Amino acid sequence: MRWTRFFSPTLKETPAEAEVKSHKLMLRAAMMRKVSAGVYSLLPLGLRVTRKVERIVREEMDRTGALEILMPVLSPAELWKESGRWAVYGKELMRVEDRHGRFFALGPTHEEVVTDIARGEVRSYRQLPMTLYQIQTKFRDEVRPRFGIVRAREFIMKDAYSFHATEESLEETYSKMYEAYTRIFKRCGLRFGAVTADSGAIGGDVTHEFMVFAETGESRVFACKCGYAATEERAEGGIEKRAADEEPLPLEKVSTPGMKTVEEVTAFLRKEPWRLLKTIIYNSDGEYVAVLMRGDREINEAKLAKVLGSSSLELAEPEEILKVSGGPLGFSGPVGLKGVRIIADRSVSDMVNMVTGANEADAHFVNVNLGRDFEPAEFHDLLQVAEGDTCMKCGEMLTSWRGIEVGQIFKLGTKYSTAMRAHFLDETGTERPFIMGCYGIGITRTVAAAIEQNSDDDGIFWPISIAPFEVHILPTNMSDPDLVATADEIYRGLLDRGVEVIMDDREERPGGKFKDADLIGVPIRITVGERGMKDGVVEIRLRETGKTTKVETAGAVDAALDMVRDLKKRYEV
RNA sequence: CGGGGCGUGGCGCAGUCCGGCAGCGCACCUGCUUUGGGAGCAGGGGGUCGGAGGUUCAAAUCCUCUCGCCCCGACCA
Repeated sequence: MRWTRFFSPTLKETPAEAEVKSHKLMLRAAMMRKVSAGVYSLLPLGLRVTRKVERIVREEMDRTGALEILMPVLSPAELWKESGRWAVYGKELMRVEDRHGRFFALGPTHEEVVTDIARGEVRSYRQLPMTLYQIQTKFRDEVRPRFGIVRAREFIMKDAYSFHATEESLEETYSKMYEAYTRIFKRCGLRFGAVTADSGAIGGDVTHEFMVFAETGESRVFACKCGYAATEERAEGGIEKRAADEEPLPLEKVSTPGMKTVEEVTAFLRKEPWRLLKTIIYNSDGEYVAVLMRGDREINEAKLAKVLGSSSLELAEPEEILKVSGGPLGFSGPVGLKGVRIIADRSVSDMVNMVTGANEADAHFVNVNLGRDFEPAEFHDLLQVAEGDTCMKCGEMLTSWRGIEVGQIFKLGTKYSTAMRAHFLDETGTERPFIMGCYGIGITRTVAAAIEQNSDDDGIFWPISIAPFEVHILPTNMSDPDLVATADEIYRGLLDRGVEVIMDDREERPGGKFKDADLIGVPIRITVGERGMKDGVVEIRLRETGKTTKVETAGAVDAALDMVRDLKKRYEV
């Protein structure tokens, strides 16, 4: 490709709207342009990279035996009503109405449609297992799109769905997908981790997220040396026990005028924050729940929502707290609290001589003890894990890192097949719902994640496996006919050998061309310049390391070809 | 949805408080010089100042409404 025949309007300055590295660079390197908030056009450079990622994904999916299909973006409301998600999915589901007043969803994911296919066409256990996948544009009406293509309203995703007769079969495919995902992200040159995660609204139970390490990532992961890794929502950890062996002292009500927060109360009473038992009142789908947590720790609302099975979980308003507990905000406590479900974090069982609110203004209890003074209905793990908590598997300290979620694999079970009556006949002739799995990869997000990891102040340095071009030829002076002829010769030589090459044949000064070359990040650059021409050499430079070698002009094609092969080997699995 | 901010040529911005010729840098076009890390000189094109309404002799600037975009939070397969 000759630059002058290409379309890559690079930007010298960063558009004001971009905040994170990948977003800035995708705009500057002319990979994409914004059409609307969270909606982007891919320009030639961006599309070339996207296609490379897609190709790797296709190869690896095909390797697992999955079959590619293409489902429509438009899916009828009826299917979504059958699964129940027309109501549950909420505003994130883009809905459209046709001229007859019929409603459709713009697919954010395709469990409904694929389950509809299976129930119509698959009758026997002999046809199972079966995995179908597609690479397609998805729509999610995100509350707040951000970070460019990382959280967009329209994006490209690979989604796969597997159907099974038995749990064992699902387990087998799940592992195959785990393997395939690992291969895919390795081949894309990403540094990543697979972590156990919360399943969220898609349903199902066991799930792993594939997270690319990135400081700008939206997700936090807690991990241990022993291999344990889980998302913030899901992570479990052990916390230091406090005062478990103290003798219980007599309950006492004390005056705490205006002291509402943990810090205020404990400082006023000269107690440690962990002595305090926080009582937080939540509104879960219209029902009030009092949640008890040690004063120095936070409640993990994702865990709480899961325990409660809530679809909507909010902190109660001050008026609601007054109604439920009899006391104002900041003075709630479990002692004497009636008519409300009380659930406690499991760490509460170790607490002795606690401080709690007295459910009246300006008063707290001290020396509150479990069993004697109150009894929660149930204990659950509701702890928001923090660095330094201990691993539940090995007891070592947990550390955390941030990441971008690029893929997720779920075991769905029979959630959709039961709701949509998608059945097959087993060996005994009994009708049973399909056992399902589902497996997604954000293709465009993977592109952005690759940039987050493979870029510096000057621009991107692509892993060659997903680079828009493999070699970038840079003639420094287009008005020097000998130099142009040499560059041309190398260009044609590489094309003949099947190398993807771009030549910057613009009448630009060298400085500008070097800047653009660094920006778009083609891994190998060949500089054909007057300096080298005198000695009959050209320079070959690796974008990532800046390592430069001079080679005889005649041997440039072969040298570059060797480097392409070497680089490619790095991303083979 | 709550809070904050911004819409002026393709991009980055000044001008808005205090109404009075729409400007700057980059990019673009033409010519000449220049050619190894974002060149110089000369000439040139391009903006109904997000939109609508209002106040005024006069509105980018003041008022009202509205649309869009960005950031923080809440939310999130």
